[in-house]
Amino acid sequence: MANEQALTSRAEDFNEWYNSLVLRAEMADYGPVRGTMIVRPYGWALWENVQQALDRRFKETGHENAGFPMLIPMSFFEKEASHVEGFAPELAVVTHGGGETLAEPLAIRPTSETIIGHTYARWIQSYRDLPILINLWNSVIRWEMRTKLFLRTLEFYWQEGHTAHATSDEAIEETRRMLDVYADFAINDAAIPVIRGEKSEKERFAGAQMTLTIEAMMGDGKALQSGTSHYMGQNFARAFDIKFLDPNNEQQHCFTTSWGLSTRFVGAMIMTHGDDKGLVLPPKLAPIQVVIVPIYKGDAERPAVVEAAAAIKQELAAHNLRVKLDDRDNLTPGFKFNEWELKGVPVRIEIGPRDLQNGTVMVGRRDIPGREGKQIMPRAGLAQRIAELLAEIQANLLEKATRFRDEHTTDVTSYDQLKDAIDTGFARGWWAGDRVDEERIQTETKATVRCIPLEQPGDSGTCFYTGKPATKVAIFGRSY
RNA sequence: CGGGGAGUAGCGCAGUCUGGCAGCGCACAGCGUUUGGGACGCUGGGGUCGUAGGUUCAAAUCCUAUCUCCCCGACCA
Repeated sequence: MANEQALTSRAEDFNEWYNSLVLRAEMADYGPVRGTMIVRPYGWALWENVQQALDRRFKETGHENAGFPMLIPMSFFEKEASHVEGFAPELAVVTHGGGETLAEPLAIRPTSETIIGHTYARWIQSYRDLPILINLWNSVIRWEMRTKLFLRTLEFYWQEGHTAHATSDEAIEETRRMLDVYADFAINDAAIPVIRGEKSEKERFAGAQMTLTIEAMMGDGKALQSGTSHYMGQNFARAFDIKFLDPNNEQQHCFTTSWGLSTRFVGAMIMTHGDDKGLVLPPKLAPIQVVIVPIYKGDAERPAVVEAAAAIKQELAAHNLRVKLDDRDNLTPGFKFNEWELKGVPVRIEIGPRDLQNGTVMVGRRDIPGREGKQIMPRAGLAQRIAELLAEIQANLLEKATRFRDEHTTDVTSYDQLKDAIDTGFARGWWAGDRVDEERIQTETKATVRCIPLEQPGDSGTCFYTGKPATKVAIFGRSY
């Protein structure tokens, strides 16, 4: 095997591993403008499966999709003080249209809270109009300094949900519900064991009163915020005058929420499950779940083998499996094995003359790379067995990722312990610090409060940093 | 946006210091032999050397500007 064809190992250089993998697995490519990304068909197919899995859940929880303009009057951003402060530096602005200088510059949406606020104010009069539960599938632009394919690009694709409610309880409930939707999706479909938690004041969304997050650990021990759900209180309702008449005929401001999950999540899947041979995609979301590689010597053997392979493809497809038959004749089987492993296809079926005779196939599983993951299966009842194997792989990925995260999470009772812990993963400890303490820790260690987990021990302890009595445990880590 | 590195065929690179025919490996095309873990032989195609200026008889090579990528820092889904 030529070294040139092997990926840089994760241990050697995780960054280099990620960058070259994204390109070589044909997930994405660079656009001509700094920081922009072209999502290639294979990457987009994965994103489409993410979209479907989420969209189904959004509909089940009563939401509708809509489309809102990408261009937003600049003045909208000045209406909510902390929002403008948060987003002004990273706005892309259109100053010309139709060859003329525009009277008012137009921002390209970095997120749609403002235009949603403007619109909801017009749509809502009565408590009978509430709640409004809308989701947008779109892309947004944020002029980031430092970019990385999928994780942080100037333009990224996502969904943003925007809801308005009559009461704060209802809005908070919605914020939690959608966080749970994300967590359910991440854990059960993407096999990423996320921690549900609340962001500290410092990490909170610009304009939010509460930001909830699903936080995941990547294969290098760093944290990735993989989805967020914000409770805005009445901040945006006041800024945009979103009011309704309550049953007592009194004007009230709405309570709003927003929640989003982006193509960053594709990066999360790559960095959670990927290994030194390439991508390892969770079966439930993999664009191709099963690839069939026919094996034959010469033109004499080929027709029978390919015919059998095609029959297997039909059989699996009939069981709603996403199957690809790799019948390219100019490549050796070994090359194809490596290529489909690079691309993270969960299951590979090899079929050759020997199998034809024996009524069997050779089945390889991506979560156990190389020959160790291979087993012989009978042709009879193959679809059922493959479906079971996919489920087993799905479960195994979650189990492996969970074990990895837990093994790389350290309970700390002192600042020194935290400094050690964050070199390899998360530090978890009692926390009673404030924003200033957090900033100091960040400056000294590059670690931040990833979240205050929603699930807490319940008792109390002593803050590892300030020594004060603490009622909450926080997760610290370096992050993407 | 500051500091560092890089840009030469689709990919990986040599050539740049010391200016003088644009090369190598892989990939690609044709033919033949191959095919159960990255096949081999022969023949062949492919380049405004990131881009734009400048210096020079002559620029991949020297000078200036600019764009993109990577790493480190300040900002973030």
